[in-house]
Amino acid sequence: MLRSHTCGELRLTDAGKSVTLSGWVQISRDFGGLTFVDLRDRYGITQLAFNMSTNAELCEQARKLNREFVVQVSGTVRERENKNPKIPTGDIEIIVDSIKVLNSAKTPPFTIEDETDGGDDLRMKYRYLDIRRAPVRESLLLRHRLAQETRKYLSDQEFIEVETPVLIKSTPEGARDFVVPSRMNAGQFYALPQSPQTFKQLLMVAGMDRYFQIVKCFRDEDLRADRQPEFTQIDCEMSFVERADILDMFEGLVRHLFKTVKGIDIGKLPHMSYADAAKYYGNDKPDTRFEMKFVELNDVVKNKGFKVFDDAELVVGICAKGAASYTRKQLDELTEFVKRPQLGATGLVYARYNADGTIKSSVDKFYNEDELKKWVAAFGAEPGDLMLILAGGIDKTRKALSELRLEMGTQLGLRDKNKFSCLWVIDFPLLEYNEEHNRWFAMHHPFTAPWPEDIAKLSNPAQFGEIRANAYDMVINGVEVGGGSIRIYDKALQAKMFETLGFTAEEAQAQFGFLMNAFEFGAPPHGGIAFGFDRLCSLFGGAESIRDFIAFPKNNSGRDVMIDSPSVIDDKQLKELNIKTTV
RNA sequence: GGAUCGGUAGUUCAGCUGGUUAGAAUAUCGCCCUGUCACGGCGGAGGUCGCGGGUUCGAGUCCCGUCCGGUCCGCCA
Repeated sequence: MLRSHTCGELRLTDAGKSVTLSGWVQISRDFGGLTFVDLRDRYGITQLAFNMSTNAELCEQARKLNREFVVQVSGTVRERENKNPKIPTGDIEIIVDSIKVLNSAKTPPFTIEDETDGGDDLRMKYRYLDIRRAPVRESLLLRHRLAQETRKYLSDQEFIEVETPVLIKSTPEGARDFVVPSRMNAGQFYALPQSPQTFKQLLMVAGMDRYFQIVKCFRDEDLRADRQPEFTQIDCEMSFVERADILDMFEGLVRHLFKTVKGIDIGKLPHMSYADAAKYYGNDKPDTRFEMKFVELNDVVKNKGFKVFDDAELVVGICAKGAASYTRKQLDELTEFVKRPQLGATGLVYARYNADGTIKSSVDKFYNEDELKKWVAAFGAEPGDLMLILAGGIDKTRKALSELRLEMGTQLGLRDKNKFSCLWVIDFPLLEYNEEHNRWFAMHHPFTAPWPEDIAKLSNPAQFGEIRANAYDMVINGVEVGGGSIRIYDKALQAKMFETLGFTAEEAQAQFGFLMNAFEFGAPPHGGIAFGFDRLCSLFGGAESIRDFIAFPKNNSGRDVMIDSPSVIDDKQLKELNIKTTV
């Protein structure tokens, strides 16, 4: 070993020891006759001291060390004259006897410090330098701990980690597939899995009973701060279970993770139906760290001569506690916020319930004090509160108000990243209609079981929208961290499902015959869940973006700016693969 | 596919309704400094204002196009 200790472990009790350390030069502080060098590795920072009057030659050597040089030093641990309480090794320093430069370094393009001066683009290009920074290193360490605790919990619960193939088959449902050409099978392509869904079901048919995998999944869709083209799931499946068993098992997992990694007890998770989530939060992944629930006002506000409300399918609002002091300017900004093209609201009606008990609304022309009192009653508002109301079509209005609610939550400081509010959202619709494609799509995926009492509705297209799925999402702080369902395990029902989704029997057989055939050989009742592991990590780490929890992430355009991929390939390679490009 | 914000020194940014030699901080280099840990002091170097076109006596600034990046909508079973 080129070291006897790491740069993070020496303490006052080690004083007097002869040690050898290796690491990177963080910074040096040169006083002419006295020079300090901070030596850094993964474990911490240790100060090296050089004194011109003790060893002039060595001190001159130390003065030539630049940032990020890799050096090995030997010396003696000594109690510091001036201690630094900010770092764990701050009580000691190393009186160096010898320095060996293991490698020199160019000046890095950004500072290797907690608060770097580098922009995202540059940090990604030099990701290996970025990872030297403590915040990124800590994020990757957090990910490691979560992965280890996940394996520990699931393994203790008799789950077996099984690897499934990465080169699989493209299917028409769901996200766009990444495809891989097959050289040995000219003109044919593998697809990378969007998830190991069918394989884990086949493992249940195979009698594995409890399966999990921390596994890469791939979706060729446009990206966001919390979406990467390749991402990691904690993928799980279990046999001989009902929904309650799955919810228990996996809120147990998340409880274990919070307990062991963050020392937090999240308690028992409440359940909320999809219908309630839509009605009270306008969102299938409600942020329940704060209330501010939707209040529907159709009965209260209609037929008073205000055309906007009278013509609206839905009039719905929220009550922002203590926000009556919002200025006209702030209210105008909120109006602009909901009128953004992405939200598309036509306007925002507000009513201030002032501290003195008076009510001032933006529609006083249509609603007198008595009418506004009814609003106050509907909202349960108290003096000092601000009522914000949107009107229009149901879906669009709920969506816009949901965004407004989150914005108000942020502005009022109700979205503390150190507070965690977890819940299950259950009873999703099985199917949703797609106007563009003119057909029904599975909201979760085509293998999701409907509620038994809703199965009959599969025979009547007029009732397709009413069918409830035996599906569930785990939501934490407004983030969908996981989702799953009880699966169909009957061939006839699965065939019926494909038929409902517009597949001919032949198409269904060609695409998913392997699964339906398997169901003929004794498939057990089963169900499962998959957690978005990257999102879980970012949530635990209190970050918005998942990128710092991935060692080598891709940018918004799906590019890796460090290795510069994707890239064009050689004509010879293309020819071998029987591929011609058109660009 | 669409909306929106940005691109100026190695880096992060400022640069007003167009007007003399494009600034700051930090990093970097040199000199000084024996207890710093955001060390300090003095001095220096560092710019094709993303790219192309246009308007103008004059463009970092205005217009058009384009490329790159961020955020969002669509999309993501």
